Amino acid sequence: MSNPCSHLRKILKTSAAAPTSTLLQSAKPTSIPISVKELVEESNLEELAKKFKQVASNSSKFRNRHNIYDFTISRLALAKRYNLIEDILESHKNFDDITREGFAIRLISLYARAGMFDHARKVFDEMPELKCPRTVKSFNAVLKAGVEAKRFEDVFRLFREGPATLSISCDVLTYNIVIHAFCETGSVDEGLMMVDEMMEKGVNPSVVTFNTLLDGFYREKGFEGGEIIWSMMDELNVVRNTRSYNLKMQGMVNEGELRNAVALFEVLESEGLKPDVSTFNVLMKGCCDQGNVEEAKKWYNALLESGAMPNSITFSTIVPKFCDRGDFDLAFELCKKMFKRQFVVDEALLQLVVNGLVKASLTEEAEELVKLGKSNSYVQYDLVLPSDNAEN
DNA sequence: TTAGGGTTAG
Repeated sequence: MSNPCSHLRKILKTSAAAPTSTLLQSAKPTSIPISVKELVEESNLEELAKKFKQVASNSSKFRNRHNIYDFTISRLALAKRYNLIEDILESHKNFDDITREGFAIRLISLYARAGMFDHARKVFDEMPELKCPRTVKSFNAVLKAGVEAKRFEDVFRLFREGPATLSISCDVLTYNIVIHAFCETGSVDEGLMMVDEMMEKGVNPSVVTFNTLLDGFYREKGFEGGEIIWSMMDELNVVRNTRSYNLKMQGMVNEGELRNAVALFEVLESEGLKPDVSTFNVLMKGCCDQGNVEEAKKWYNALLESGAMPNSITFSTIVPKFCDRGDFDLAFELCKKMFKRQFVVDEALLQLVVNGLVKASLTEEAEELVKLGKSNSYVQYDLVLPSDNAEN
């Protein structure tokens, strides 16, 4: 899942560095200018929505800034304040921007991010009356919204009925989204059948098509099942990317074949592909599953050396092992990286690190984590510093 | 990356 708050630092940095980014220049002499920083730091969500609408209505430049929209809508969705999301996004139908399909797609995607499929669908349905051209792009956006909301029946119905009714031709993205929906529902064979259908219609499957199927087949049909898709990629001359390799390595690790996964890692590199954070996550998970934490640490170091940034999967894989072994300094460094990137992680795991740091007499580090947890503007972690009494 | 805006992960 994409992390909506990874943009936060950038948002704040930008607004701090550029005071001229004040977005609401006093339209009325009494109104107070509002900056992006102010929106990010507003803790009252009602106030946030009110200010957000105000800025949006006064600045078309603001309306084109994705990161603050992603951040705010995710934040309101996390707090389940769907009425405020509706309030903000519905107001956007009044701007001239709505005649651009890209803008409507943006609204659909934001509703999707909040899990509000019916609202996303309504934007799509209203596009003609909003004088907004509707093409396969917005059709794909609404299908994707359905997948995100797990409204699979709606997705399949829309896919079957939409193109004829709306005079839309499906493209490779449409098929990829629908194949993803089949895989999500466990119907991987039906997903594979879509490849025939798309080719009959003259749409070439892409590496994304096959990666989606690789994931579904390795998961639903075991390693041998996934291999059917892997071979098809050769037959159809689809060039594999790092993600294809990661999925196969995951398939191997799932079968307990870590050695094969390591061998495939070497093939990946020999093919000139660059391993990414997921590549290392798979290998670390394989090592941890086998109880070989030393080896997992080697892959963790390889990840850092590669220049890739650890993510929340890295964190949940390796931090429990660091804690088991008393490697609290390593755990501490990884926690800090999570805060820096604004990844949402398991609070209990963070607390485990805090406790461990205190026991290892790394009190300053423990205090730093507690402080970081409380000052986080997106998710606050209620971390507790174990008291000295508890130690004695 | 200060505009664009639609696809695949544990």
